[in-house]
Amino acid sequence: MGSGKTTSFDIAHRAGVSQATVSRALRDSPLVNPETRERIKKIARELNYQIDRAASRLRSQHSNTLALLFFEDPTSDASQINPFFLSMLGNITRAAARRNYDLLVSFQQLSDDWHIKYEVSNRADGIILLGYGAYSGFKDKVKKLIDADAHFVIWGATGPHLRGHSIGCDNIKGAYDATTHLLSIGRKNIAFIGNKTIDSPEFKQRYEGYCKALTAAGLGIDPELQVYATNQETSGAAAIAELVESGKPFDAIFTASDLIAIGAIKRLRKAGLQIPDDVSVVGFDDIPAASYLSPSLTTIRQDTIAAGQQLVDHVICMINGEVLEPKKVVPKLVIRDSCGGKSSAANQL
Amino acid sequence: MGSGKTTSFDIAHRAGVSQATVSRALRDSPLVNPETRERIKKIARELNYQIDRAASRLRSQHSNTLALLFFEDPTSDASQINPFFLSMLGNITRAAARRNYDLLVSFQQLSDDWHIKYEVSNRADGIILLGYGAYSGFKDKVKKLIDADAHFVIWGATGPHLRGHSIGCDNIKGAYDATTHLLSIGRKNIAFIGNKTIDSPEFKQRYEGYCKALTAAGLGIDPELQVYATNQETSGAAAIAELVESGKPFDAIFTASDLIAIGAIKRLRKAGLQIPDDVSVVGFDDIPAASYLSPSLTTIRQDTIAAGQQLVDHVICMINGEVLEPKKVVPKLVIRDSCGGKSSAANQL
DNA sequence: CTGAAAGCGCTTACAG
DNA sequence: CTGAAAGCGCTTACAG
Repeated sequence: MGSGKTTSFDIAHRAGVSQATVSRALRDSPLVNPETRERIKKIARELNYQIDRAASRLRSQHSNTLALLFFEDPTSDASQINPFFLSMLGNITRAAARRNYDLLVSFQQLSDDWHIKYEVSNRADGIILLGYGAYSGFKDKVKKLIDADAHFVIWGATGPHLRGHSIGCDNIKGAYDATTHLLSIGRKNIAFIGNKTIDSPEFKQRYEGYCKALTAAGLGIDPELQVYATNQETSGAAAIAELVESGKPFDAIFTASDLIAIGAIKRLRKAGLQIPDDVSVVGFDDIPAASYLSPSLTTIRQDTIAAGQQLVDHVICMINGEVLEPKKVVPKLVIRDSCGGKSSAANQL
Repeated sequence: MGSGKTTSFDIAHRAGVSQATVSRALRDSPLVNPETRERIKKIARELNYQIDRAASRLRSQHSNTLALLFFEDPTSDASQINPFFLSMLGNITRAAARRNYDLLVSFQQLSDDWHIKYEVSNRADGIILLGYGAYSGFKDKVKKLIDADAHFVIWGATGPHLRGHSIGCDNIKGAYDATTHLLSIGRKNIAFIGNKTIDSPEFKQRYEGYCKALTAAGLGIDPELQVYATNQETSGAAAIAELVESGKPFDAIFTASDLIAIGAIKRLRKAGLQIPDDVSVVGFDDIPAASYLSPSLTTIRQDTIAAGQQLVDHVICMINGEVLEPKKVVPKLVIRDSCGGKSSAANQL
C-alpha cells in the first residue's frame, strides 16, 4: 500500500500473484484460475480498487465510451431542447450502460470535425448523432465522418451516403397510420403541416406517408392543404394562421411533430375553432406534453426505448467491426382526445 | 507519417523540435516561444492531430471530465425523466463545455459508491448530482462521497452535512412570491399540494415559503388545506381528488411542482371546477409543458441556465482546491393564465 | 494457468 | 525558452 492510490500492483502483492494476473482476473479472463480470480476480486473490493480507466484506455486504445452529439437548428432557443430528444437521451444512456459503455454528451458542436475531436482524441470509440432538421447545416460534418471511416450512427436522416449509418423510425408508416385514422373518423380535408424539403428528411417521409394514405383512400393530394412549418411551436401557430387566412376549408390536420401540433392547437383555438369538433389534430413523436394538453393529443409514438437500444447496439457493432443492417423502429398510433370520433374520451386520468 | 496514428513525436519531427516542446505548445504554455508555438500548432492542424486524452489523463491524473448523475424515485417510470432536469442537463453540458470539460451522463446508479466508480477510476474529476425527492434513498451514497472527500455538488438538497456541496434555488422566496401572487388577486383559501417531509427538501422549503406568505398576510395556516403529493402528475391528481372529497372550500392551489400542477388541473376540471374562475393554480419549475397547457400555467421559473453554470463552476472550484460559498439561484414568478386576476390573458401566442 | 517485460502517448520535474 | 528522461497504470503478446 504505502502512499498514493491503490494500483493493480498493490492487489497483486496482497494476493501473492503477478500484476498481469490481477489485470486478467478483474477483466474476467478465462485464463485465470477461478479461485485465484475470486481471491483477487475480493481483495480489490476490500481496497476500494478500481481499474484506472486512463491507463486502460491508453494501453488498449479503446475508451469504452460513446459520444452523443445533439445538433439543433441554430435559430432555436439555446435553452430549449426538443423534448423528444431528451427522451431519447435517457434511453441511450441506459442502453449504453447495459453494454458497459460510458456516455459523453454534448449539445454544442464547437468542433467542425467530430471524428478528430472524439475518436482521434481517444475520447470516444463511436458517435451517436441526434437532431431534427437543419440537415443541410451539418451534412459537411457527416461527410467528414464518412470519409474518415468513423464509427457513427445518425438518427432519422436518410440518403445513400448514409447507408448503414442511419437508424430511424418508419416515418412513412407512422404518417400513413395517422392520416388513415383521420380518414377513418370521417375527416375529408386533412392538412399537412410540416417541412417537405430534404432539409428535414424525417418530415419529408411523414409527408410521403400522408400522401400514401390519401391516395390509398382514393383522395387527391391538395397543395393548398400543405403548409410549411419547422419543428417549433411558433412555426406551427404561424402555419395555422396562414391556413385559416387562405380560406381553404379543412377539418383535420396532421402535423409533422407534436411541437408543431401544440402551436397549431393554440392558434386554431384563437381562430375560434373547436378541437376536435371542428378540427381533428394528430401529431408525431408523443412527447410528454402530448398527454398533458387539453384536449390530450392523438399522436404517433416513436418508441424511444427501442430507438436508444438500436442506436447504441449499432454503433457498438461498428466499433467491433461487425456489419449489421439497421432495423427501423416501429411507430405506434396513440389515440387520445384531439381527434374525436369513436375513440374519443379514452385515456382520461 | 509512417504507420499508426499521429503522435506528438510526429509533430515534433516535422517541426524540428522536441516532443516536450510540442506538448507545451499545444497546451499554450508560456514557456514556448510564440513563433515556435504557432508553427507547431499549424503542423498539428495539418496532420489532424489531437492530443490523446487517455495518455494525457494517465500522465496528469486529471480527466477533465465531469460526471452528471441523475437519481430518481425508483417507483417512477424509467423512461420518463422529469422535464425540469432535462432542461438542467442541457445547460450543464453547455456550462461544462465552456470550461473545457467533457460531461459523462448516467441515469442509472448501478454503483453504490460513486466516488469509487467515477473519481477513483479516473473517469471524472468531479460529480454533479441531480434529483428530486427520494432523498432518503440515496443519502448513504452522499455520505460516502463526503467521507471520501469527493468533489461533488448536489442540486437542491439541504442539511448541515452538505455544507458547501449543495446548490439550489431560493425555494422559500419562490414559494413566497407564488403565494403572495395568489393573495394579491384576492384568493383566500390557498391549498398547498406537495411533500413537506425531509424526503423532499426542496418541497419542504416551498411549503415554508407558502406559510411565510400566509403569515405575512395575517392569515392562518390551515392543515386541512395541505395535501401530500410526490413529484408526479398522477400524484397531483390524487391529491386534488382527496381535497375535493374533503369538502374543504378552496379557491387556489399552490403546487410544489409543475408536474403536480398538471395532474391537479386535470382532476380539478374533472370535478367540474373552472380554472382560473373557480380555482387559481400556481406551479413551480416552469417546465416546457407549463406554457403549452391551456390555460397556460402561472409558475415559478427556476433559472436553469444560471443553475447549470453554478453547478459546473462550483464543482470545478472544488477540483481546483478552491473554496467557494454556493450562491442561491433566484426564482422568478411567470404569470400566465391559470390564476386569473389582473394579469390574466397575457402571454398569449 | 501464470509471470516478466514491453509499451500505449502523453506531462512534467530537472537541467541547461 | 528548450530538451532528455522518467513514469503515469494499465493490457497483452510472448514464453513457459
